[in-house]
Amino acid sequence: MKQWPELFEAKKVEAKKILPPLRNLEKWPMVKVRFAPNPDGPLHLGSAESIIFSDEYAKMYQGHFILRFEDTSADVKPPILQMYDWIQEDLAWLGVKVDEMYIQSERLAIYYTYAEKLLRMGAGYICTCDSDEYKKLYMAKQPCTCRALPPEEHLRRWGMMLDGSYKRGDAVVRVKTDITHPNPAIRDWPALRISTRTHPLQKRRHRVWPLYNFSCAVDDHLMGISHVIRGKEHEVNSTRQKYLYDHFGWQFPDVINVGRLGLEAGILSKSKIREGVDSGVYSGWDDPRLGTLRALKRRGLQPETIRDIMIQVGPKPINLTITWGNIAAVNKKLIDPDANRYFFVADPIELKVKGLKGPLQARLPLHPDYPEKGYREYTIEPEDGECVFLVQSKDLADVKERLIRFMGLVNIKVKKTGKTTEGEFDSMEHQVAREKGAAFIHWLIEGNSVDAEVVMPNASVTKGKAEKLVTKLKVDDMLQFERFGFVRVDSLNPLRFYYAHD
RNA sequence: GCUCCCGUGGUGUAGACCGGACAAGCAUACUGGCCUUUCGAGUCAGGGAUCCCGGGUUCAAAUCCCGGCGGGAGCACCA
Repeated sequence: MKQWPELFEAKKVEAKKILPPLRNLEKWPMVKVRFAPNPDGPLHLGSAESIIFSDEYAKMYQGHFILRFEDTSADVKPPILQMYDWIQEDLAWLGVKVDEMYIQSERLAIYYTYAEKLLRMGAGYICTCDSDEYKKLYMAKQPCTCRALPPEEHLRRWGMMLDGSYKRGDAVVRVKTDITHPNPAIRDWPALRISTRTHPLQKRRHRVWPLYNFSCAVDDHLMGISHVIRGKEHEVNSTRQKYLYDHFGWQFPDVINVGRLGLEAGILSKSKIREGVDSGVYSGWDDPRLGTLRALKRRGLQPETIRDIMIQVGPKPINLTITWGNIAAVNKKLIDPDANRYFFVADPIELKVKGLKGPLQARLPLHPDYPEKGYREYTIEPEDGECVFLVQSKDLADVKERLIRFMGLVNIKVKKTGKTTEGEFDSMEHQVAREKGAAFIHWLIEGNSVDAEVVMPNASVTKGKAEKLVTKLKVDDMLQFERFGFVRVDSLNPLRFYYAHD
């Protein structure tokens, strides 16, 4: 190693991955990216993908990250008031710097202006056909009769949409595209429609609402978005929006499609989560079974872990499934140096040990890799050579006559198991235990332990006893319960932890 | 049905656009050694892949072409 320091270095550095550079930078005054969620649920791991890429690029080019709430469909995806705040909290937790923020439902006047312009130009029209009838026509590549009507007529109809003459479903603004386009979804797509459901922010102030492709395209242009990073499922939307850009003569942003990110059998579907939360199947949006950022945070996942994983994956147009194992591995590396070690005895049983001599000293490092962090020290004073210990019932399940070692303390032979469990002093040295292949188990005594519970990934609760010392920790601290797993302090009173991973 | 994407060890993937040092990289899982105290951590080592199938191009194919099979996504008056 001394002779070849450079080899050693090379291995250490391990190539920190960075994102590929953006294209077409010269076409834009500055890099502007946006994240545009519907506030109908909190952020989840799937949303994190485009968020992290956008944020990384904004920082890389000293650009702007724009947060834009797309809350224009109260009928189908009703926004939840609380989510406007939660999403901002989630972004802050991820370490994202938001430079500009907009709420689409506050911008209807802008969309109206462009809708009128579109109609006046003859690039759009108001269709009053029955939607089923219309579908038959466009599937057959046939225009409907509304399409050929003069702009004056459409402006008249526009007024009727706004003043309430048309009812919901009676009329819709369409953008002229190519009625013979091979993909039916592209043909004269709808841009604005009538919606009368009360909006949580706007109440009943508006009755004509833009659809996604219209408001998104107008806003991307107005806000000067240079690069759009979005899920592959939006591919056809890019094609649709290009028609609108062409009508108005706007420059279309660079689109980077990223594949859908799945979490191993994890729950990332917003509608499913919402259903489960509403029905009480889940304890809330941060139920440990969910893939929401809030749930991951509660389980002790570090925001840096999410960022690292996304950068490793890179902005690629392929769908991929992240496994929990992978997430846990990255997180573990991150938290391990700071996670002190403690004992937690799950499902404890009493083990009476006989034949103990004198006071016993236990000196357990808070972190075996960093002795300078200090020790947990305990003195055990047997009465008449006897002392009762608390151990995990699971650890004694298959030991019968075998030797076990109480970590950092003593080796004992288990004599009786079952209703009353007893053991006998065997030896002191851990080498003896190692040689004889004894199980090393952790232990507690009544005097130095407190009741604690750990919420597991499947939302079940493991009850047990923990070292009293853990009551000195703070909420959000990460620690390792030896031979149990890494956990996060969720609450001190009652004493509760969330299980992160092994 | 139409459009698009993907098919590499148990699992998740890299490499494929620009064929050749790729008898295939990484992570995880697994197995074993080590660890003056975690056999659920850490550390080191190891086993494990005819690169979905068939054909073609080529001196040379995981990589290019054709066909097949398998999986996924999109196709709303949702975002």
